[in-house]
Order: sequence, then structure tokens, then C-alpha cells
Amino acid sequence: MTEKQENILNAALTLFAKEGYTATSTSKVARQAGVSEGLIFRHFKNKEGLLQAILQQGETRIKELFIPILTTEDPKEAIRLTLEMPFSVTESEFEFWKLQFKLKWELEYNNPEKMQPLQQALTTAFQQLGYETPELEAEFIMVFLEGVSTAIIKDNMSDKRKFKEFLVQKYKI
Amino acid sequence: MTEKQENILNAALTLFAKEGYTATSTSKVARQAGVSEGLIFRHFKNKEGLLQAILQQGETRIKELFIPILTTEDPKEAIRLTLEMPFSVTESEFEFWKLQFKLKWELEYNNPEKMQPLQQALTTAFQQLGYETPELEAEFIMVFLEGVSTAIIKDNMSDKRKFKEFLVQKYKI
DNA sequence: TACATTAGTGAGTAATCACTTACAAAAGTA
DNA sequence: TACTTTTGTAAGTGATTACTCACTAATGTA
Repeated sequence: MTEKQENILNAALTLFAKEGYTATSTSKVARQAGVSEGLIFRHFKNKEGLLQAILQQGETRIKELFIPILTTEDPKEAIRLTLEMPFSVTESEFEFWKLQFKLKWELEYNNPEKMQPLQQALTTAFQQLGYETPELEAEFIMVFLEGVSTAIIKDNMSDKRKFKEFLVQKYKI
Repeated sequence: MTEKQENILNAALTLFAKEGYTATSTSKVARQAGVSEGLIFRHFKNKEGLLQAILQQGETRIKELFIPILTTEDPKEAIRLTLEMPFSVTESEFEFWKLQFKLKWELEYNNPEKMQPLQQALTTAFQQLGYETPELEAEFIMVFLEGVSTAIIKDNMSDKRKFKEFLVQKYKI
């Protein structure tokens, strides 16, 4: 991976996350990255290939985020870690997550199976805690997680710290 | 409003909701509506004007949806109606709601103040029911509502009926 | 009827789109 | 060093973009 190649990926991530995939032209990416437009196609074949390269980079990061939740033995910790996840998105990951949510709506790019392992872990957790309908409890959290993530990315939450505390209290975890 | 004008609005709503605003060209809208491309600009000035005309049509429908929630005296009913709202989106309203969610991510088109009256009504409802932190409870529902709506529009919910019953039971309403 | 306004069309426009090509510079390899 | 491969650029390509213009057809309105 050359320096210019990285510049292209960074510029594309920033622009795609800010303006959207369709609305961002390859010439704009090239200008922002400080390279010729042709270089994008040399390295990534086409615009779609550029997007895939960005997504593949992020795929790894997503899986790493899930590891502690999937490996913990304590069911309460699994639930707490899940609920806290959207609150612990770092500055550097922010653009990638925003892009992820944008693409879900911009392209018909639906892959809920990526979240399936997490939902399964939550189901098991609620089962261990003796809940009557653990599948529905897990689905409830997953659905709620979508809302929380959206609110955080769009900066629509009144007080993140307070809200997070409220959640922990609600689930007594 | 002439017939061709309505055809344009319908075609644009369908295409914007399916392919996105940026990805839909005015020539495509004209073809789908069965009119000349120039007519779009005659009636709506530009592409942006066409979008605004669609959104204004829907604005009225949104406000009507809120009326029963905002006017009921019973706090439990207010909460129940709110939670049931995304489940009762009709076939004809579906496209409009999908567009609404798409635009939230595609354009920097953020208007949470549209939902503010609803959140205020929920806060009052939880207050009347004696909850300790009614503001946070209301915000919880609003955040959750975002997740439910997304799941329904993207058809990511295992069993809508079961999930809805689960919600009603959870809030004892 | 005479005239003004509105509705509608078809063929344009310059700009931008994703992408290609021909070629040069740099880097790796023997 | 001699040669191949990779990296990079500048200047294109045809197609498509949002939008305009000159014009006709239809619809008021007096």
C-alpha cells in the first residue's frame, strides 16, 4: 500500500461519509487526495472497487468490536457491553460508522447477517438470566441499538452520559 | 394541480424512495411520468423544488398521524399509540416514509424538531404515570422508535405482530 | 371573438460523470 | 547495468447530468 493509495482511501472515506457515495465524484476524490484521477482506477479498478476497499478495511474493525461481547461468560456484561458500544465510538471510527449507516439507505446494501452473531449472543445472555422470551428481548436490544447509533451519529442526543447511565439502570447491569 | 403534474410527483416519489434523490435523474422521472423533461422545470423550477413539493405533501400527513397522540388524555394510551405507530404504516404511506429516512442520511437534512411535539407529549405522559425521570423515558422511546421504524422499512423484523405484543406487555399498556 | 395566461414539448446547452489510453517516471530484480 | 513491473500523470472518451429556449396547444377571461 503506497502513500498515495492511502491518501485516496482516506479522501474517499471522508467524502463518501460526508456527501454520500453517489454524490461524490471520482474527480473530487482525486483532488482531495492530491493525485490524478486515473490513479484511482489503476489501483481500485472502478468507483465500486474503491468503496469495497474502504468497506473491507472497516469489516475487520467491526469484528474486533464484537469479540469481547461474544467471548464474555457473564450474561449481564454481554448486555452492558452491547448497550455501551455506540457510546464508545472513537473519533477515528466515526467516519466509517457514518458511512456504514449512509450506505444502508443509499444503496440497497442490506446485510443484517453481519449483526447476527451479536443478536445470538444476546439471546443466550437473556436465556441465562431467566427471561421468558429471550429472543424478543435480544431483538428489542438490537432494534434499540439501531436507534441509539443513529442518534449519536446524527448528534441528536440531549446528554449522552445521562442517557447511558439511564440504560444501565434500566437493565440493572 | 393538473394530471401530468400529479404524475410527475408520483413518479418522483417512487424513484426517489427506491433509488435515492441524487441517483435519480430528472430525465428518468419524466420518462416514468410520461411527460417531457422540460415540464418538470416548468412546474417545480428545479430538481430541488420537485423534492420540496413531495415533502410538503407528506408534512401534512405526518402531522395528522400525531394528532391522536397529542390530544389523548390517557398517558398510557399516548405511549401505546406512539409505539404502535410504525406498525400501522399503510401501503400508500410506505414510500413516503422510506424517502423520509433516506433523505435523513443522503442530504444533511436534519430536522429533529419535527418530532419534538411527540417527545414532549411522551414526557408529560411519563410524568403523569409517576416515572422518576420522564424526560429520559421519553427520549428512550423516541430513540427506540427510530430503530423500530428502520427495522420495519428495511423489513428486518422477524415477526412484527409478536414484537408489537411484546412491546405492549413490556410497558403494561 | 380577441387576447392573455398556462400547460406542454423537443431539441438544444455547458458541465460533469465514470472511465480509458498513451506514455513517462520510479522501483524492483537479475 | 539491463530489463521488467509497478506507479503515476495528462489528456482524452462518449454518455449523462440539470436545466434552458423557442415554440405550439390548450385553457381561461373580457
